[in-house]
Amino acid sequence: MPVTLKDIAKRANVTSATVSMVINGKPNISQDTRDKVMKIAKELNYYPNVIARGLATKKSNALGVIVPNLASSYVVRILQGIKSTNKDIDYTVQLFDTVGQKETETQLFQRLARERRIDGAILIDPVCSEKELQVFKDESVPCVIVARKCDILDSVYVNNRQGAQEATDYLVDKGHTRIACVVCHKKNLPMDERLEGYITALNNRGIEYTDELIFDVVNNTMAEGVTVFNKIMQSPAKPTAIFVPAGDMVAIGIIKKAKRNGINLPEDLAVVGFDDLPAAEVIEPTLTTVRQPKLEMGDHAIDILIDKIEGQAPGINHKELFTKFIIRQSA
Amino acid sequence: MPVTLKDIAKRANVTSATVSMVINGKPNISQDTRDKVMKIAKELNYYPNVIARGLATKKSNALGVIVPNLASSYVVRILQGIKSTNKDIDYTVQLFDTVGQKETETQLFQRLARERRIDGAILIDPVCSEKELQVFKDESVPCVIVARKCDILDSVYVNNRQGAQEATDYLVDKGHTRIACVVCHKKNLPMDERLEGYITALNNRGIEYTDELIFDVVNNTMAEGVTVFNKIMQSPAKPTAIFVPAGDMVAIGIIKKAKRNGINLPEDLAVVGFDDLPAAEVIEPTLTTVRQPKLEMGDHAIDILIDKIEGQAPGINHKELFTKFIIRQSA
DNA sequence: TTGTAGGCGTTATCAT
DNA sequence: ATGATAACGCCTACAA
Repeated sequence: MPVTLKDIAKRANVTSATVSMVINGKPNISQDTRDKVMKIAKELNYYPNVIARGLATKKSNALGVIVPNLASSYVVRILQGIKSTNKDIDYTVQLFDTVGQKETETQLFQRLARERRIDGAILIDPVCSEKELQVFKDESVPCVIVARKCDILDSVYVNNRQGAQEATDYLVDKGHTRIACVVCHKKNLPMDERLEGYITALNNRGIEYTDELIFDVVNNTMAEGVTVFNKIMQSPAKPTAIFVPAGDMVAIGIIKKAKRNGINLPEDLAVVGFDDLPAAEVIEPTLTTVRQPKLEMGDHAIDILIDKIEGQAPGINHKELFTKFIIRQSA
Repeated sequence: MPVTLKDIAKRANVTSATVSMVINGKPNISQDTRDKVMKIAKELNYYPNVIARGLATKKSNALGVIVPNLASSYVVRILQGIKSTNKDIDYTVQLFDTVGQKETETQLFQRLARERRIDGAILIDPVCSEKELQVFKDESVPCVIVARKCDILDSVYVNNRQGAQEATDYLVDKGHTRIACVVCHKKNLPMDERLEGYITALNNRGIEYTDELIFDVVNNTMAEGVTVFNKIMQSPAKPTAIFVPAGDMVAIGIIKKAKRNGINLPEDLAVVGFDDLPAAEVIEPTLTTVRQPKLEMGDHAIDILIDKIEGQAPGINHKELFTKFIIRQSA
C-alpha cells in the first residue's frame, strides 16, 4: 500500500490538511510541525499521488505532444527540442502519433481536448483543417502548432520562402542558370512557399522560369531521388544544378544516382537539399542544404505553451524562425 | 465547463452511477436507459475525465517509457516499435529521458514507481544497477528492461555474441585473417559480449587473437571513426578488414577516411558495422552491418508489459532476440 | 497555526 | 434495473 497524506498525518498527530500544506510549501505553518511532517514524509518515502492531486487541482501537469510519424528524423528532432527545454519545467510529456492508429487525427484531438488528461498540447505538423483544431479553443486547452502556420492557435514555423530563395541565390551566384527544382506535394508540406522562393530568386536575377525544370516526387526517400534523377536528365532543359525542396533524402538519392552515372559533383552537377538531416553529412559529397531549425522549433513551442498554461501570453502568438543555409560539398 | 456524468444523469433522470455503468458497458441496464443515456452523452459530447477515473480505479492507463537519449536513432527506433504495437492497446505513453535532466535516473525511477502516474514502465538501456531497479518490484509497478539483461525484472535483449560471431565468420570466409575490431566501452553497451563473439569466431577458425588488433573509441560518431582509422593504419598488424562493434557511425567515419586516403573498399579493406542505422544505406559503399532488431524489441517489451499489467505473465520473463547480418557493399 | 468539511469526477458496493 | 452512498487521495475554504 502506497503511503498517503493520512499515513503521515496520523504519525505526526496533525490532519492531512496540514500535511498537504507542508508538502506544498504553503505559508503559515509553524517550523516545528513543518520539520516533523517533512521528516516523517522522508522516512515513509512519501510521494504524492499525482492522479489524486490532478483531480483536486484540475491540473494534470502533463502535456501532449502529437506527432505525425516517429519515423521522421525531422519530427524526432523537434521532439528533442521540446524535451530538452522541458527539463527545467515540471510537466510530463505524453506522446501520441497519428499514423497507423485506430483513431483519426480529428478523433484524437477531440478526445485529448476533452478528457482532461493534459494541460496543453503541441501539435507537430498536423494535417487537418483549422476547423478541426477549433476544439482546443472551445475546451480552452492551450495548444501550439509546430511547422505550420495557424490563424486560430499559437504557432511556430519557419520562413520557407526565404530559405528556398537563399539556396537558389547561391546556385545562381555559382553561375548556374538552368536550375531544376524537385518538389513534393505531400500533405501540407509548405512546398508552395519554397517554390515561390525559388521563383522569386530566379526573377530577381533575370533568369526565366520554366516549368520544364520543375519535377515532382511523392515521398522524401532515396528511391524517389533515384527515379526523379532519370527524369531530370532526360529533360530537354539539361539543368546544371538541382535544388531539392522535397527534402534531403531525395537529394541524396539524386547524388547517388548521379555518381553511378559517372557525373562529377559538384563540378558537372550541383545539388542542394532541404532539412539538414543527419544523413546529409554522411553522403559523399556531403550535402549542401537548407537547415530547418528543428530544435529551436521545439524550444519555442514549449516555451509558448507553458506561458499559455500558466496564464501569461494572452492572444494568439506566432513565432517565425529562419532557415540556415549550410554549405557543404555538393554545391 | 466540461460535461460530467452528473450532467448526463440530470438530463436522463437517472443517477450518475447508472450513467457510469452505461458508459462502461456494464450489464444489467435496460436497453431503454442505455439508449437514452448514450444519446445524451453523444449530444453533449461527453468524454470521461480520465484523471477522476484513474483515482477511482487506481489505474492510470498510462505507461512510462524511459529513454537514455532521444538523439540516438537506435533508441527512437525502439520507441517506434513500442508505439506502433501499442496502437491496438489503450495506454497512453509518457516519455521520460534521463540525460540532461535535473533528476538522476535513480531519482526518476523512485518517483515514477511511487507517484502512481503510470501503470507500468519500459526502461530502454538503463545505466543504473539492478539494486536501483528494485523500487519497481517493491512498489509492484510492472517494468520491462530493454536492450539489457536483468535478473530481477522482465527484460528484452539481443544476443550480441552471436551477432558478432556471425560478422567475424563472414569476414574470415572472405579470406581475411587480420581483422581489426573497434569497440566502445561506454556505459553499459554489451561490448564484452560482442568482443567475445569476435574472439570465438577467430578461435573456431584457427586464427590467433591479438589485442594489437583491438581499438577503442569513446563514442559512436563519425569523427571517432576518422580518428581511430589513423590508429588502425599505423598498427604493425596491418589489418585487411575492420569489424566495428562500436557502431555504424564509427564504421562510416572509417569508410570516409579510408576513401579519402585512396583505399578501395571493399577490395583493399572490408568494413562491417553494428546496429544498421539509416545512415548505413547512405554511405558509399553501403555498409555491411549487424542489424539489431530494434522495432521487435519495442514490440516484445510492450507485449510483455501489458501482459504483466493485466495480470498475465507471472514470474520474470526474458526474451532474447537475434541480430541479422545485412550484407551490403562494404564487405 | 491548525482542524473541519466539502468537493474534484468517477467507480463500486450495497440496497431496493 | 436503478438509486444511495461511500470511497479514491488530495486540495482549499473557512472556522476555530
